[in-house]
Amino acid sequence: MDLQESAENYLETIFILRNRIGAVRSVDIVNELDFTRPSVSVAMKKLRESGHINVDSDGYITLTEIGQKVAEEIYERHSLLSGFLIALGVDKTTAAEDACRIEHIISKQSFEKIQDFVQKEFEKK
Amino acid sequence: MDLQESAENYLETIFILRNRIGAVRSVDIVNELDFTRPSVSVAMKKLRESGHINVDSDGYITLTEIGQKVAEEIYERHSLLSGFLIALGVDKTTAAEDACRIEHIISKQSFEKIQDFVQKEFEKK
DNA sequence: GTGGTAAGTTAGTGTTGACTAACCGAAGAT
DNA sequence: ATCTTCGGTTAGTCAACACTAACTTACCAC
Repeated sequence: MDLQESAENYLETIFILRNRIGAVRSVDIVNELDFTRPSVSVAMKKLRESGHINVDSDGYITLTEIGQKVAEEIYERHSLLSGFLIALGVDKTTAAEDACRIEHIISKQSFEKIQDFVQKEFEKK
Repeated sequence: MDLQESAENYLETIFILRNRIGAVRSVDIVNELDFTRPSVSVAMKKLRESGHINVDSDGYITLTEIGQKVAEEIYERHSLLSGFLIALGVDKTTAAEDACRIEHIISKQSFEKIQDFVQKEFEKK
């Protein structure tokens, strides 16, 4: 069973926030994604129950091993896709937005082919 | 108000089917998309009410001017995106599937930049 | 005309994933 | 000590979009 698109997105956001600000609470995700506290709260409950995150008694969120793996995978896709779009001349904001949507729906195969392509382009230069 | 992703998809399918088989009925869309008759029926009702299609007394579906415009736009995106992916080495089926998802969510800007890129690549050869 | 099949419709259901309203506990400020 | 604010939770709602069940109509065969 594949992970839901929204779940992937939450995990990625937790990953990004941890790298940016260190410790991550629900409210940080609320601010980052512009969702409401209840929405994030419910989502965190599901991620807890599915074993993707741990939440300590102070509300601090950490990724489990599985959660970390998913988050990194999505983040890698995000970086590659937005980098690719930026290289084509798309502005940073739009590239990030588009990458954020595409990263969840693109097939492994297409992702890898884009990866190959980007690598080749870099080597060329 | 932007058109729903599913609506875009239905319009594109009608466009494709008309080019392939001439006249299009609900059941043709059912077969093409592997949805159920009720699902398509309800979707067609909405597209009728929103002025994107006309349905004659025999159940034959045609695109209105607006519907045609949307359908062509999406189809153009689809062609470009799947062509691009295929050029990168993605197999036809996967490329079509991915294009079908990406075409609805990508920004105008990114689409245009990919278009520029593809054009440049063609010129090169 | 009775029966079968094809095509469309209506009504109701389930899932995903957001929302608001309202409540609770902890921590600071006065 | 009370009051506010912050962060989190629960419960209920809503929209999109598919589904099944069941009805209708028309047409074809015999």
